[in-house]
Order: sequence, then C-alpha cells, then structure tokens
Amino acid sequence: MSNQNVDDHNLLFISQMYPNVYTSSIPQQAGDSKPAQPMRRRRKKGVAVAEQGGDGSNGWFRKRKLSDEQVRMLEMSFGDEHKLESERKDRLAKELGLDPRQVAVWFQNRRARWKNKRLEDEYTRLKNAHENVVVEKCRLDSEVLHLKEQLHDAEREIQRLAQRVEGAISSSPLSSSVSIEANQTTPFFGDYEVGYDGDGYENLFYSPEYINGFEWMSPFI
DNA sequence: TTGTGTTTTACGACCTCC
DNA sequence: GGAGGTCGTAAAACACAA
Repeated sequence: MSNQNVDDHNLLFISQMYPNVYTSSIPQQAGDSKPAQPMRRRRKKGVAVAEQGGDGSNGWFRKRKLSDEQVRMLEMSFGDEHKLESERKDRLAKELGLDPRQVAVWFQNRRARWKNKRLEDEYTRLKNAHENVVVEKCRLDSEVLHLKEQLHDAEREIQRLAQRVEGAISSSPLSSSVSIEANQTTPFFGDYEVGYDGDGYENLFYSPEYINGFEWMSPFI
C-alpha cells in the first residue's frame, strides 16, 4: 500500500470514527463566524478555493465519503420525505455530525438520482409497451394478408362458377328468352358488382338476390 | 499497476416561491 | 431578497479488466 493510500485509509477511518473531525479541523477564515466547510473542491472560478484558504494539497480538503451509517440514516430520512425543510436538515446534520450544507447537497444529489431512476423505469415501461404494439401490428398485418388471400380465392371461385353458368345458359334452349330478359332488366349478375377499394384489391359486393340467382340457376348447372 | 468507466460529493448558475 | 429547488458538471473515490 502506497503512502498516499495509507493516508487515504487513515483519513477515511478517522472520518468514520469521528465524523466531526474534518469540519472542526478546517482552518477558519479570519472573522468568519460560520461553521467550517467540510471539503471544497477547487472550482474554475476560484471562489471555493479562496474559502478553503489553500490549494487543497494538504489533504484536509479532499472529498470525504460519508460513512455507511450516515448514508443509511440519510436514506431513511429520504424515504420519509424527499424534500428537506430547514429544521430537519439541521437536526439530521447534528445527529450525523455533518455540515447542514452536506445534508442539503446529499438530498439534492439523492433527488437527482431518484429522478433519473424514475425516468429510466418509465423509459423501460414505454419501450416494453411499444414492443408489444409492434408485435400486435405484425400479427394484424399477417391476418390481413391471410384474409386478402381468402378473398382472392373466393373471387376466383366466383369467376369460375360464373363462367360455368354462362356456358350453361348459352347452350340451353331457353337461352334466347333468358338473354332478352336479362337485357331488359338487370343482368343475371346485376346485383353482383366488382369495385375498387383503392388498395389494389377488388371488392365484391353482392346482395341476397345473388344467392337466389344461384338457386334459380341450379337446375342448369 | 494502470487505464478507464461509474458513482459520489460538491459547487455554480439559474429559477421559483414566499 | 433570501431560501431552497433543479440542472449541469468538476473532481475525488471506487471498481474492475487487462
């Protein structure tokens, strides 16, 4: 273990055994009546460095990780209420031997983590829902395809039957009178129309007369 | 041991509310 | 205007593979 690591280990150990040791050891600025700040990292704009009264190289200003017990207590408190009113902050700080500012910062960071977790969970939920919708769409697409195939087969069958009916009529002795009747009113398949649904597929529309027509024609088939 | 990615602690800037 | 919130980020602490 290097000297640096020994130093770190000792500092961490001391901080856990005596939570106040760092805050009470940090040099106070002349005339500053506020409690000493625990650790201030160097910032780009220099304000915090001035507060530290040093460049941080002496080790006393290194970041101090909170002990497991401190974190456990903070977590319990956070579980009760995510917001931190002044009174509770001071009480927690006193109980845990921390600077009230540290407690406030811990809650800020904890709220941020909680929010991230919530967003992550929400993202996962929406992603799963989306996947389910995609699967359902695939199933429905496949069903539509299947139904269109069935429709196409039905159209072919109708066409085949119509040709057979036409052949039977033309070879029948009654064919001339039937064709006259057919010309006068509606055609034999007058109630059967082929339309266009705009989707590249033909639609068949037929009314009950179509069925009657078949019954009527059955002796000729 | 060291490089690298992640987590934790802390701060500055800015916003909202009373 | 001050207190306390969020957001973005710096830097220390930590974990871990190579």
